Amino acid sequence: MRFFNTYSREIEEFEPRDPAARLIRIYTCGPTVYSRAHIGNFRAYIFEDLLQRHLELRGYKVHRVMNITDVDDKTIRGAREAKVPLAKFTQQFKQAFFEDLKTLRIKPADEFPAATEQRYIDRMIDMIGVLISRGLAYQAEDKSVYYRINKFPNYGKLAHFDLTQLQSTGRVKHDEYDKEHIGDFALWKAWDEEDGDVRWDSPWGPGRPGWHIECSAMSTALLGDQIDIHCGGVDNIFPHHEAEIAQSEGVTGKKFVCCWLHCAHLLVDGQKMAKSLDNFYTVPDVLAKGYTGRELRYALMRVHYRAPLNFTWDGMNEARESLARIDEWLARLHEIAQKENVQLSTANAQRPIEKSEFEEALDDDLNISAALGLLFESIRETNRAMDENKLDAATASAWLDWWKRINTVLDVEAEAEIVVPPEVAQLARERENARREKNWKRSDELRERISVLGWEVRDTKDGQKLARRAAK
RNA sequence: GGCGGGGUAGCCAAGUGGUAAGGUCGCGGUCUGCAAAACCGCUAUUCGCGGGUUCGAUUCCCGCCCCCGCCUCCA
Repeated sequence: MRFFNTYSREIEEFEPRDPAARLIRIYTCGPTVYSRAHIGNFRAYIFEDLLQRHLELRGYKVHRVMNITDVDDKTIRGAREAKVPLAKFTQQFKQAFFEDLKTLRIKPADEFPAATEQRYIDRMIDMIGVLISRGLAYQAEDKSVYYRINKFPNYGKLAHFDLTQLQSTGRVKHDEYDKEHIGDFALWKAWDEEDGDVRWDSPWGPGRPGWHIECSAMSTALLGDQIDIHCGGVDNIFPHHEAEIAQSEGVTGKKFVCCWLHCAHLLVDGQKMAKSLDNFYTVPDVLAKGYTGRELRYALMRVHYRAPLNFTWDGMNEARESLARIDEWLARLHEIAQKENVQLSTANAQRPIEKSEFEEALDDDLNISAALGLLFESIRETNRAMDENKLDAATASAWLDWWKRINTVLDVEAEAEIVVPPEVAQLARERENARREKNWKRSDELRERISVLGWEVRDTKDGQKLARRAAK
């Protein structure tokens, strides 16, 4: 298995730290719950889901942690503006986040630690204390505690940044006069009036943790000093992940992460989808357009994680049509598999793959496009065999088993068959009668009425078949 | 300016030192009363541009152009 490690900027052979246990520890940066996450955020989570599921398919056990940032500038501002306590303000977005995960069929992490949990606050304070004692951090005049990046030689190595070249983009206000170096980042932010009652006591006075330290505290608390894989979006490389390395290694003295994986952005009209650009869609926005969670899942998953993905409604339609092709294929296979059929001649060429090309494609830095290509090639091959009546029940079952296996990774199968509404069933019965009388005009009329109700009727040699069709 | 990612058919997108998977869309055909689904066929003499290496490059090297992102709290 090979992954592109951001740290080395190379494709590397992946080896778990603990090969015997076949356990892989993964830390993934989660949402800041100040508003509903947008689908660009979920692209990252779907990439991580794909990663986890593939590792599991390959027989590894995955222990994955995803943090929830429920205290920072934005959440505090949001709570203040809404005039509700911070915890109440963030609760609604936590809940929305979990709903969206479910809609997109993203496997929940094993743990979702929140930054405001006392045990993590305590741990953050402990870590900051160690960093200060080692000269890696200092309290400035503004009472905040900062990381002294010049004392950590590897700082900048992940992002490949030369610290002397750092430029301010003006995006964030600096209290430059208080810091020794413009690149020093806050570990502990001293309380000020804007924070209201959001405050914790610390040896450095009241305040709240900086953003980066929470991930160091949670990852080491839940996964140990060293973890196998750490993921996030490319925008997290600097400064967030750089800071995490400095903090975690500054405390433990051990190499923090073996493999860093970062996914590219979701774009809209060629630009990064972002709250600040106001060009984002949420999961409910997409559902409101008539698409399903699995369609969005597929649309966000089908492009390699390191390539930018432009979100379009054409892309959503393509996802829909591709899934419909899979659905049709599965329905045909099920039908044949259930027949107690006599031996049909199934040529060897149509035998299901013991071959594991699908998994092997994913082994190669999660090459999902190649994997899906293999799936669709298999679909065409088996459809052809079925058209020629050359696929027997045993072979169909074997193909279904194969699908079942790869679908543990994809998880894009349609929801269980939806019951045909009585209204539609009634129209279908009428149409059947009309067809018996060869009353084509009436038959077509009924087909149209059924279509308006969101169902498609097909005439096969075994009679009418009804399939649910999403509106185009 | 520094550091990354990307540039392959209308759109999306794999890939290899030997002449381009797959999806979607469109067109033609088989099937059908007509459709739908499925299948068959067609759709990039060409892989951002210009050089170089090579018998041969989209793939390796050099230079350049374009798009997107990061450069101190954005997945």
